[in-house]
Amino acid sequence: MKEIEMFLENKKVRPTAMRILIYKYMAEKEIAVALTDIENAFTKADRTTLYRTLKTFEENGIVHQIDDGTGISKYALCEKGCNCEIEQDLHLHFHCSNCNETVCLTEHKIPHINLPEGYLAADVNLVVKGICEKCGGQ
Amino acid sequence: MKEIEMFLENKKVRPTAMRILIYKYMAEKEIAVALTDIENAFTKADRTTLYRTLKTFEENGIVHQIDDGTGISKYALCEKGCNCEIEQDLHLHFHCSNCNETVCLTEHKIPHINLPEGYLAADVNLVVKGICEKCGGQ
DNA sequence: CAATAAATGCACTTCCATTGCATCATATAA
DNA sequence: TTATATGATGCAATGGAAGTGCATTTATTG
Repeated sequence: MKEIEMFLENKKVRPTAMRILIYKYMAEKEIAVALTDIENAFTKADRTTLYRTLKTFEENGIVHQIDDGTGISKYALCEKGCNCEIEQDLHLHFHCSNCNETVCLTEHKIPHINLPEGYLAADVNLVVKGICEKCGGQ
Repeated sequence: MKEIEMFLENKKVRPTAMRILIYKYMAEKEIAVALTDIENAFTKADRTTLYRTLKTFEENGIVHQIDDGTGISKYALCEKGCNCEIEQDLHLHFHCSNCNETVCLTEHKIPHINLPEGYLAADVNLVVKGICEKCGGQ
């Protein structure tokens, strides 16, 4: 608990009770979460607070937003080898069409992409859709 | 005109006036279009018709839907080397953050992605964000 | 403790995707 | 050719998610 508090302070984010809880929640989950997920987990809190907490986390490099193709923004902690500020270090995401869960494959970096002459890359998003390990045996 | 008609028939889509016009519109555009774009181009037609036309086209392999990360679905014709049914032939998309246009880079295939044990890929989506050729000189 | 700034909650808006149902057009069978 | 069925189109409405403005509460600092 104290660690989270210190971690948030390091990231220049005031460690309010709500923020600590949300961080804890996301740390316990192995998968990327949507705003709605957090909303369901913290029914007492207001949607806007949760929304703005995620935005604050994102701005301060605590979480990264994931567009997994479902149309719903997901968020995941920037830990375990995720250096999302550095372009070359972008990892890929996997979305399971069975359980509908999205995971960060942090060890799997996006290969270098060649672009046509004149195109300048700033960001790359790679999402693989399929069946995840958990659902594989079905 | 007749060609489009025959093309649609080949794809098992009834070549109505509206559909021919929409196909023509998309063929003339070099970029991926959103439903709203088509709506603005055909103000006489109803949004729903346009929406369902795109869905019909998609189901019959005439267009493919693109998720370029803007949160708005784009569509582009499946021509010029786009075999979107075949997994290995997926091309990548480029979204320009300046002009906000999305293009298919059909010659640029997505490299093979290694996944962890137990994961099964069915589909891959790769979007590069940055500055396009047209906007590069600014 | 007072003053200031930040965080939270509430209400509301907007935008896009999607669906149900009625109506219209077209193709096919009688 | 007409009746019938099937598909296409139009209208209205819904739902979900993102985002914003403002009031209120909470925390920080002097």
